[in-house]
Amino acid sequence: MINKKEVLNHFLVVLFNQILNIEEKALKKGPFKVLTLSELHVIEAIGEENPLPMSAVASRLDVTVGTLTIAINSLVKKGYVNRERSIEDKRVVLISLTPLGVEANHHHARFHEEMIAYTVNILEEGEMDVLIKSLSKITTYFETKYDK
Amino acid sequence: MINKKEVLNHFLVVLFNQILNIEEKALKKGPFKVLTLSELHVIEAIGEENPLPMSAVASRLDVTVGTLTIAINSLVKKGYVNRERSIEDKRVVLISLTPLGVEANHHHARFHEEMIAYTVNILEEGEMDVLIKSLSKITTYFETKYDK
DNA sequence: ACCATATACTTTGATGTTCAAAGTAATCGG
DNA sequence: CCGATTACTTTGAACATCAAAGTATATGGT
Repeated sequence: MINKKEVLNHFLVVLFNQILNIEEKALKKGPFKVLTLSELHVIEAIGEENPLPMSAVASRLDVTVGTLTIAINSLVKKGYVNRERSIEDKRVVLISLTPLGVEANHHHARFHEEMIAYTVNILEEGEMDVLIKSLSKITTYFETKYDK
Repeated sequence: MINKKEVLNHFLVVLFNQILNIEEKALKKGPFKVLTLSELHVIEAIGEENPLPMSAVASRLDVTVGTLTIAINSLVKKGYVNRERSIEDKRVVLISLTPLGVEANHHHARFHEEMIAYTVNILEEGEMDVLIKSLSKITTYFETKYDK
């Protein structure tokens, strides 16, 4: 009993570190190495839908707007992000991806897909379903218990 | 098929962010809030066994020794870590936890245990085993595929 | 219409993390 | 015993992050 818990804990911790590590290394070897990992996550949060206000992106990322401002400064300079004032409300700054930003986002999405595809390959039919169900239960639990 | 992959990806990403978040918040509310999350991970890596050389701890954490030096400076000042020169080889610096450091480590371990215990509670009998097996497969795969 | 207040964002100053490269001290091999 | 290696520390630089102060715009109440 206790042992299973330790084992589960161990694998979660290891998996955690591995994912961060792999993502970092993949980024620094790929065609978008000018980006940092957190800039890539900003790009992901902006997404390819409508332009979003700073505050919306910051909230998706769970960082302060001040922190986001700095990241956006850099991403605009690098050509990955458009920044424009809203016409209806001139206080609002709308953020969207440039074509280059969209490319970077696709590239990153492809990396995630690959990682997941490998994962799916090495699991058996039923295992996949149980894994999804378990992860779903866990995330839901954490959400209600700890989030916000 | 494709949908399952997306779902799995989604839950992994969410779980990932949740864990970091929860850990951070739990730390800043607890009795060891003077510590940063990465300092806590240094403490965890030092462990409660024998004193370890800097290089051993750095390798556990996968950071450079220079980075570790800075963290240890701070942890020594805060009273969580002992730093002593080895007698056999005076180049070597041996790191160990003070009683306070051990306390912090236990506190952190308890937090992990709780998180895992909740997870176990909400899973059914067989799900737990499949989850462990799946995570084990995934981490092993990542290890051989990506880890150097 | 006006002003106080609230909102959306940027700037600033501070802390923390991390690395690579240069520096220091001790050991080891021939 | 000297040159090379090893173990660590220091330094300089980039980045991430926050809280608080600052700027510009909008809104609600009178």
